[in-house]
Amino acid sequence: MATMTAAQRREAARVGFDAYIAECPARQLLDRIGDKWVSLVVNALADGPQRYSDLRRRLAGVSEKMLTQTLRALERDGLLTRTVTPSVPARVDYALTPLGTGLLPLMQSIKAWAEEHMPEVLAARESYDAAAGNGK
Amino acid sequence: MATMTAAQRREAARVGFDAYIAECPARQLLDRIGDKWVSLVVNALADGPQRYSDLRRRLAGVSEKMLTQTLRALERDGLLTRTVTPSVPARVDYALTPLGTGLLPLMQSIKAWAEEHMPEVLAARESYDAAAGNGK
DNA sequence: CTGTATCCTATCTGATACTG
DNA sequence: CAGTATCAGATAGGATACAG
Repeated sequence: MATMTAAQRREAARVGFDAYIAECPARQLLDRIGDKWVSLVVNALADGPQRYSDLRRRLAGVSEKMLTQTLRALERDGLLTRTVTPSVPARVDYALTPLGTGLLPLMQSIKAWAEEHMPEVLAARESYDAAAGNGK
Repeated sequence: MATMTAAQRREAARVGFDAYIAECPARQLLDRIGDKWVSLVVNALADGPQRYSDLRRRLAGVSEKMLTQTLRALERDGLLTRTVTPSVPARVDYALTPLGTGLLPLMQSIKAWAEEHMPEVLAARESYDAAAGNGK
């Protein structure tokens, strides 16, 4: 048959759009830097190389699992390097690559926009919630 | 007692840091624009006001639930307006507010960085995976 | 047309315990 | 010191059916 059911057409459109989203560079980037700990790790490393335990201390709330997972993801993406010094006890240093350093100006832009406009967003949120609260 | 156990100190540090993260404007912003559909909706509305069904068509893969949820969140944050025309059938238009429009340059910066550097990231990812694959 | 309600799965996140 | 392994709870995301 040359025709598809409506459900099939919708499904086909969804799959195609999902593929488009998966390839969209901007969304790939947002997926990465939107991760809870990524921006914090990158910022911590902006001050220079840090050891695993330094990072764990600076990001006081991170679990070992999430820290390791975040560092591995960033290493995989070429944003930072992992250097093992096989002394006893072992020592591992993490440092931003040039690619990772190149991310800093963008993070700065995001931070600047946030600091300038998030208060408005928060105010809007409060007034929206207040209105909804009155309705109930 | 003046002292806390190690576990208590860690817990206190974690709670304090979580509070800091929750207040950090940059992280709040990333949480918002990192949502899967937010950037797509904002971009779609950059071309001008759109109706609910227009958006659903343009974002082919979105479920009604996620589209509504995303639109409500953006409305709550003062980034877009929702205008109901109570005709039959009902008609609802969504449009960016000035605050929402102000987000566009930032989105553009993100897109620009992504298009310039994501190929490097993807290449790093492939070579990392290839190396890991050899090891197994 | 524009949603809301329900149910279900996948993923994310974290706590805990253990290892080289 | 720097992780890995495992388990459980929370949350996001989506399919489907129904309502105003």
